[in-house]
Amino acid sequence: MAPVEATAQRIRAAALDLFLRRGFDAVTVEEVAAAAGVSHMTFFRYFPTKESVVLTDPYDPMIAAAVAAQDPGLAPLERVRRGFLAVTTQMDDTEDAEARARVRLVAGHPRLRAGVWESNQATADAIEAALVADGTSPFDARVATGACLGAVTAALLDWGMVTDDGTLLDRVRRALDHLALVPGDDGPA
Amino acid sequence: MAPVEATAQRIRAAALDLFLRRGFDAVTVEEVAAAAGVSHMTFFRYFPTKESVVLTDPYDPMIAAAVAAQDPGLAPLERVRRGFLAVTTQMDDTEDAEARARVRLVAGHPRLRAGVWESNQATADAIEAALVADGTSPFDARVATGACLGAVTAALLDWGMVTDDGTLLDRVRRALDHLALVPGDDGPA
DNA sequence: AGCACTGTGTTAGTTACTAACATCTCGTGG
DNA sequence: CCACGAGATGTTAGTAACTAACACAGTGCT
Repeated sequence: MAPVEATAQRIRAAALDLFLRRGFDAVTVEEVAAAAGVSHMTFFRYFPTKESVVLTDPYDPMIAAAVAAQDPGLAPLERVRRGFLAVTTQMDDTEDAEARARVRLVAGHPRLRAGVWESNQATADAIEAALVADGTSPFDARVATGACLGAVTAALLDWGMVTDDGTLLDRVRRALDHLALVPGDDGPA
Repeated sequence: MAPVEATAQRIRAAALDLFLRRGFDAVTVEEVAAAAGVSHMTFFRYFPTKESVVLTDPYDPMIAAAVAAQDPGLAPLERVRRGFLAVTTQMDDTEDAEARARVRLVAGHPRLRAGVWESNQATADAIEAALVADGTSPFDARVATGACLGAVTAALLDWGMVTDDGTLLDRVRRALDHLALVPGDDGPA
């Protein structure tokens, strides 16, 4: 692992640990930095904001690509829906406890919840661009994207708030099924 | 007008004016307070955060009530959709330039955009409660709400980013139409 | 060895936001 | 007419997130 990755990982681990034990607001950036053995300036070099330590997911480009790969003849909403589904299906099943802990942290904090949407923006923009490139109007693209992202994000946050043991992937699939014109039809196998 | 309302209104007007002219980040709370003829403490007594001056809409309770009033026999997504539609239809047509200016301000600023979702949370919670009260599972309620709110919010933000002259209400209707099982069917007239 | 580059620390800000307490205004009862 | 109490506002002093400027150390290349 490159040294820069290692440092980022150390900071992230220290931050999550402290946030989970004492709450997001009760922990200062200074403390996180100290726990990771760096100064607060180093913290901000790796993460632009305190929130961003928690709000980081690497799925944005994958989803946009998957949407672009769907049949352009489908309705925009259906294309986006199947794009999400495609990515979800090929996720590795290591739905580790850490992911859930992170989601739980986010779900329980209004400002972090809002931050999810801020970080979703990049994903949304990419998906919209993919749709528009195939002739969908910007408006329709944004609405279809907003609906799917809204449904999936709601499902994720719900996953972080309840105590049952359903898997993340199952929840996303169930969420997207609500948006299908023909429920249960996920396109060609 | 009660004096407290008058002060809040003065602060809001001063803030919007400054934000629109110089950008949200380039204006300090202190400046807004000065422009409104109060101290920064008074500002924070009326608005909990700098963002909240911009992000205030009074439609939350109306929407939840409208959702609750829809036929419980319908699918959750359809109930939420028609609830939104009902409120939208009875909005007064004074889609003043100020509303659009505000939306434009929000649409152009990542943190404000995120703040929209934070303020949407109250609406979402109320809608979900209305659905759950009629027997919908919490998960389905959250997903349906997230999808509709996602679509409508996307439509609003889009309205704030383009330059054409469509009305706000028309946009919301078009957005919700994307989520209809039978496009164009908005339920009983 | 000398040099650049990269990662990091130090310091000193700015700004959003909070708490504690002082003051002011205004309507009411004496 | 004056005292009083309550609500609205101001002052002051603080905390914490974030930024800019610059100094310093280790590592690789020549």
